[in-house]
Amino acid sequence: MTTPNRENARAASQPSPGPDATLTTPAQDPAPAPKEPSDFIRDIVASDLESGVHQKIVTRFPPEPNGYLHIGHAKAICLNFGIAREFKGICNFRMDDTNPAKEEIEYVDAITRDVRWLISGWADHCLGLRARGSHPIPRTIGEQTDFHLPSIPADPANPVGTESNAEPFFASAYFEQLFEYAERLIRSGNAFVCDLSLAEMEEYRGIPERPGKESPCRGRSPEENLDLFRRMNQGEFPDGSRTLRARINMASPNIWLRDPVLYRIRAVDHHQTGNRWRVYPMYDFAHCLSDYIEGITHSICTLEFEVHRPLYNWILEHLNLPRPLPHQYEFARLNIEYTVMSKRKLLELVREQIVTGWDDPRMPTLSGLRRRGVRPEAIRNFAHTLGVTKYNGLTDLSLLEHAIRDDLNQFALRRLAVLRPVRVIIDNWEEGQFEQLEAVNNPANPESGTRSVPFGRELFIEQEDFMEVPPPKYFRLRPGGEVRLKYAYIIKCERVVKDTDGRVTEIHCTADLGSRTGGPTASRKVKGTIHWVSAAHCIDARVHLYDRLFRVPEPDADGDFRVHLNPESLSTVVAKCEPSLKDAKPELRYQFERMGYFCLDTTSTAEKPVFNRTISLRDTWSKPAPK
RNA sequence: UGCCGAAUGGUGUAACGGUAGCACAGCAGAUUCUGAAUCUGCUUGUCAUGGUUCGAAUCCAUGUUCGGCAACCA
Repeated sequence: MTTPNRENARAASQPSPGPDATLTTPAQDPAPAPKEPSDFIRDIVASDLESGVHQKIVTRFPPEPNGYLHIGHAKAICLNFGIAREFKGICNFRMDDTNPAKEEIEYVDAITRDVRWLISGWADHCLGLRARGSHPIPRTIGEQTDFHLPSIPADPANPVGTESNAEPFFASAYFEQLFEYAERLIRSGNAFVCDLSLAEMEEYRGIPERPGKESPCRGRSPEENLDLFRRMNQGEFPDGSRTLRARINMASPNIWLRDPVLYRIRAVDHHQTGNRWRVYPMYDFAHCLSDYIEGITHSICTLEFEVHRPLYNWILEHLNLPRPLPHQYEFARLNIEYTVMSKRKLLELVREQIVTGWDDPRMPTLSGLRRRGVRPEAIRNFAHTLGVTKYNGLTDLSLLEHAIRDDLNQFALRRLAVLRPVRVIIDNWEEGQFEQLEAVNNPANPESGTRSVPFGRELFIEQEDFMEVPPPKYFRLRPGGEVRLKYAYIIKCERVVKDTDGRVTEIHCTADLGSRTGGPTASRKVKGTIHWVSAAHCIDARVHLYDRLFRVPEPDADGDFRVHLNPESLSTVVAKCEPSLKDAKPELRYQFERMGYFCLDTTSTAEKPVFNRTISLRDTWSKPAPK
């Protein structure tokens, strides 16, 4: 039924197909990754390769440009690009832009940015792009014209695809071919123009338990259908007045086979095709054929499309297509606790200004996670631990958090910063005398070196690191107690000064002057070590502390998800930071010791630094009185 | 109550007729100039009932529960 060899001949004649283009079975990786994932989809791909059903795997990631990509999309990206990577194939990046009423060019750009960011340094070489402005190449096979648009070879000079000669695929680039395929369906009596209104259509469709009713237009001749369809596209009929429908089976138990709509009239311009079209194809019609045109072998989507698969196949099978047909496989979408994962709801959060934008660091969007300081590696590792199944569950937030911490811990530069400062005065330290102390940048990675931090008589420490009446097993500073200042001295609290409200304003201490690293009493055991900054040297920085956006694990389980918003999802403090932080770089990550991982926010300036807390450190010390 | 699909510890998953394992979370301990990281140990699971088999998470039957499908959205 399929003719894969035709594909071979064509591909082999392409100019410089790149090093991977030897169309034999994929070469064994000389250094196989420690543990490549395995799942039911990869098993199918592997067996298709082994049996020779396919010589080269082509997957695709086809977002609709009607919103920003989120962590759920990341799962799909990692799956599709991961398969391409592991099996030496290609993953086409395609805009599924068949509904101009909901789609915008802003989203096209944002999605492109996010995909490139996520796969950068990992699957750039598998990114399938089209030659800029290219359209399917018509070719006569047998008695009819076939349409095919292969991806262009990756540019080694610019592995992410050169701006000048490559761009994403667009379903809208196939509108011409899709229209012709629709006409073929009409000519073969498999599609008809229907005059039913929206309400009538709903009534005729019936309910799942009962068969539907056939449209009175179902018997129109191909000639009349063809004429009407063309006039639909010429703007002769108002929006929504007619549709093109597949002629399948109104009694099917599968709703999607009850003469589904293939085309609808929309008198709106499209962000890619302008005013060229007045009819636009529906998802089911456009998607399978876009896959076919691009030569997709494995079309992987989420579970809710499972019931569409018979339609996907029906359309392809009724067009008598000469090349191998793509096949659809479904996996479970990602759900994570304490957030929402639908573009509609995320759009509401943006539109209603509940968040500052799609890239608000509290959003589960890729741009939000990126702005928050999460690296693509962490997201990929997270996706890897998720695996791929057909089970629809709710993933623990801690799985994501662990991936983020695990990634950041390896190379984040350690710094001292006090988020909620209280003043400490070392009474036995001379005023105006300062000292430079050496501090390591990353204990896990000696190559990251050291920097020096200034020490003086007046310091700031964290308010929560001092308690007048501490609970049991509190090993920070207390009246009469000792604590080590990280990289510096052991200090003892002698007395506190309070304001009229009883709040501690100054903690007077004495330092054990021999307890500095290398000093005679340096090895004295003190239970706690806390961070600090020199009051005379520290710089102020605005710091955004983020918490989960919702208070409940499933905010959209029922009713309005807005009632579950966490009013404390963002708090801002002015932190006292060690002076080296004035040279913080946006591409670097920092660990403010004992406080968490931080990065520069996009709004940060040299004069007014702004940090985002990506995530706090794991905290196994259960506080007696949680804030 | 039509059709499609799924059920393995709290969570995400592995085991493909042959010892139910891994990661996260949790708990305990070691270590620690980060209550982090690291290291050690531990708790917790095959939806149910039958059947096939020397042997079942896996195969079969019945049932239960959960998810999806009735846009001119994707």
